[in-house]
Amino acid sequence: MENVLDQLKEEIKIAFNELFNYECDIENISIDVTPKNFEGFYTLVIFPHLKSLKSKPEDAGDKIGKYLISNSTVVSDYNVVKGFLNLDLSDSYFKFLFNKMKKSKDWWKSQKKDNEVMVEFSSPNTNKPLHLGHLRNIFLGDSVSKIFEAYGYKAHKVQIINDRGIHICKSMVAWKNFSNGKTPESEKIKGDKFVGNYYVKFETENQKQIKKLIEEGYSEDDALKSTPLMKEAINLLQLWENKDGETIELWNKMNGWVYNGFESTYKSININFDKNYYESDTYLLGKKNVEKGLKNGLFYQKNDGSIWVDLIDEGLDNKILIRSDGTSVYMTQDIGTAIKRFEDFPKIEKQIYTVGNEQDYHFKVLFKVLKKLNYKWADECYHLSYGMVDLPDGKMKSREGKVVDADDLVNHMIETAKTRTSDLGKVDDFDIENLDELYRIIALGALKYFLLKVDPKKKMLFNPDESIDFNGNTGPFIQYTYARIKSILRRANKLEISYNNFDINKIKELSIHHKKIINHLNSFPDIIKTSAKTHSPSSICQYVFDLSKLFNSFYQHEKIIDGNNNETTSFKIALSDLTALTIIQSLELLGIDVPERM
RNA sequence: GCGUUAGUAGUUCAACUGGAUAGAAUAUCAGAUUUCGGCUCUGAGGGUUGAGGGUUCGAAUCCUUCCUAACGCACCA
Repeated sequence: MENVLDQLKEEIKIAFNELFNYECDIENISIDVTPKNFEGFYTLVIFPHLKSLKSKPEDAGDKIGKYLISNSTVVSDYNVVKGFLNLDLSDSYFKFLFNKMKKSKDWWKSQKKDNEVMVEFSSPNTNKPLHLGHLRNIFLGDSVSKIFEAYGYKAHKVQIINDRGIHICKSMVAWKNFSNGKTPESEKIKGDKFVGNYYVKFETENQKQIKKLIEEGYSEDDALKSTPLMKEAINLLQLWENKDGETIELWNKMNGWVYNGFESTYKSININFDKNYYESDTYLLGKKNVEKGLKNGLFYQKNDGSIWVDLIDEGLDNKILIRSDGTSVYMTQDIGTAIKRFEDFPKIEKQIYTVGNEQDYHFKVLFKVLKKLNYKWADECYHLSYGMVDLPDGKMKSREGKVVDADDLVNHMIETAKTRTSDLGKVDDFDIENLDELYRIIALGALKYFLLKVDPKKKMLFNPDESIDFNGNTGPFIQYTYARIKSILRRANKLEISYNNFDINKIKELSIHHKKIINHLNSFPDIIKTSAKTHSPSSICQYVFDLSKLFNSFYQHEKIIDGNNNETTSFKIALSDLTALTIIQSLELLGIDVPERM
């Protein structure tokens, strides 16, 4: 009974043979999960075997169904629709599953594997505060690493911080020119917002200077490079690369402000990393490898000194790896970072990059280059590419300032949770501290679920009105189902109804609700597996939502604490308990907490 | 121009990777329960899966030609 699918296939193989004298390989027998709108749990598709069966699909299905009822240990009933044989399974099978799940707390976890994975996510620029797009990225990466943990891997959560380059120099120039020594402390704003403001300041002031130059007769291209501000920024980058003391000091100070700001955002959404990588630490290693590759004839050098890779044979393009002035590009540091990570963690089997789909091409190139450099793990690098988050009134454009700020959004969600919850008046006896925690749990549950339920690779629409909806396919709906079960369990305990030790075999008949819930619970490990293989938390969302709906339907149709206090009562309570545990575990994979009451 | 990805109820998303009558949620309408928590449950309407052609027992899914959209094609990151 441990694996019904295999068992059913074996039994069907025998049925084919005995009824139709048809030898069929077990691999050719396909059994699917029966769709919701049909009766049964598993379905045999008969069409592929028609030629060998030499009879109409309906007749064959009928014969096999009859045969299975009398010969199978798990099939209790069947129905045939066209060429599909739907099988109902026996109570004893579901009782067996129930006992198995009840016995071990970790029944749903995969066996520990010796290998590890690394998941990179978030990876912000140090000149911009986090926004809605980052949130999708962060929740995805965080969830995927948790899913891999449940699947048996050790997962390292890391981020790469783009702490170097012309962008941060622009912020530094603006601060030097326009701040009069102001600091986040003196202005009482978050460090990332503070620095971000100077980046914007640079852009607006620089635009004015460009305009002025064009009026003085510069061409547009020349004007872009010739403004006093831009010249100062370029100069600062050179000073930085030459490790000029004063420049490095300012750079450290401003990055420090930004990191403090990020840290407080991460804290507010319950996110942490095992290790940070900094571009400034890895770009030199990248350069070294590119030069090594050049020496080995893997890359080529143009007359101006720039170094390129030719990927035309692989269906890609020529791509620059090092500029003619010897400075590195984005690709260079990514090469260095990848190598460094496999040095730091020799046991990682694969590396997952959570980065938006506008960089699909970049990662194709990166993996090919690593492969050329003869790193065999290059094949195990995976770009977890996700679609943009669109807003109802058009796209987010950070340059136009049309962004949804992460901190603002979280606060807005918390406010909404507060209004909704206090309207219901069920938690009036909570003290302030618990209330604040409750609002936070609900708000983050709504937000994370909303962003995770869509298949990562697809773009998604963020509708603020719908994201704060707490009905239907939402995080709070699932949290509510959990809280409601806990309420039942509290009552059971108060009434001293024991539900840990009872003999399930004394129950005469399981209802369809019981069977469906047990069957659904049992599929949890499979869902985790596909979720890990497809790098997609959305299947976990679908799973836990369906579980909640199944439970609510059960709850509505059957009274759980029914006054009988017999084996069936205990079983129904225990089934509720098991459902609650599975809801917790599923939501944990999504990074979502649950409240005991709400 | 070239390349990549996508296009599914009014709207937001599914569809176990080629299986049935394409499912949920939401909105709308009709009902149930007001007893363990009404953020619950049951039902109805709503679709030529962007369009055409092909492959086969069978296509939203694979191939092909169009149409539309996003992204990419920098000595930017």
